[in-house]
Amino acid sequence: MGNSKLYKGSLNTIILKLLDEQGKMYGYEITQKVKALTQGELQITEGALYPALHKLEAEGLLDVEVAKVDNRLRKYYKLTEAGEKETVNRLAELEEFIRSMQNLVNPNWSIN
Amino acid sequence: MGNSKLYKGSLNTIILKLLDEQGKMYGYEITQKVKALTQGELQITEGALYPALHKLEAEGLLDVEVAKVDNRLRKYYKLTEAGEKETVNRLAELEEFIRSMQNLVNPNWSIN
DNA sequence: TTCTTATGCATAATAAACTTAGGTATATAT
DNA sequence: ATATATACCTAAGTTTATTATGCATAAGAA
Repeated sequence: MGNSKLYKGSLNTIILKLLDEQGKMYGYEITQKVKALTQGELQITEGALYPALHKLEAEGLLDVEVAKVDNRLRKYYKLTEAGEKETVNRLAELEEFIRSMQNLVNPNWSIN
Repeated sequence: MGNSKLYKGSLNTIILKLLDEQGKMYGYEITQKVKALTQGELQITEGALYPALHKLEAEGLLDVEVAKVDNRLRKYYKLTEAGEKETVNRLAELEEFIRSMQNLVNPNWSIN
């Protein structure tokens, strides 16, 4: 990942966004989903993901539900009500940020 | 700055990009330019900027030229040849990153 | 059957990139 | 006079990630 450092700060928002559209997901699933959606561009490391999930849970934005599939443990996360509200805010911020970066880096591009 | 943490990792590329189009700039000028270009969205703090400039200089990507204007010191930075090459690479990375983020956060948007 | 890869969780040590908070100094506007 | 703008700088602390581990089960290859 050449640009891995670039997505610093946006990991939490990405997690919230995915949970918002997928309903519930478990950690490993999130890493695979992001990898797939970005054609391998963004690789979320587990050392970043799990602490992030725990923190979001501690902040009351996520709820956990443990499940056992194929004799393996899974921890499904989903947004709390507070989490849904926060997702709206953080997504707006991230979108605004992306627009700003776009405008800085390549003012010729237009976003629709 | 709600989203100030979001531009982590992209500061160096922003600096290089600005120097590429402006020819030469001094530190304070860069902070004002970015603020203006982003309508106040991105506020580069001096504690981030100056160490970044020094590091880019140490890496051989920037050259410095000291000037005195109105009895005040200015350090003008400009790209070295190596800096110009690096700028191309880093800009490409940043653009690719922006596309990925765009696609993750809002797949409905199209970029032209 | 053994070994590797994939799935699934987790944490500790380290590093990178910031913010915050200070410091110095001159010019300009109130 | 005093505050604001200009112009540079660094040190301490924080956030956020990477790297390196560790544990455990399932599936596939050698």
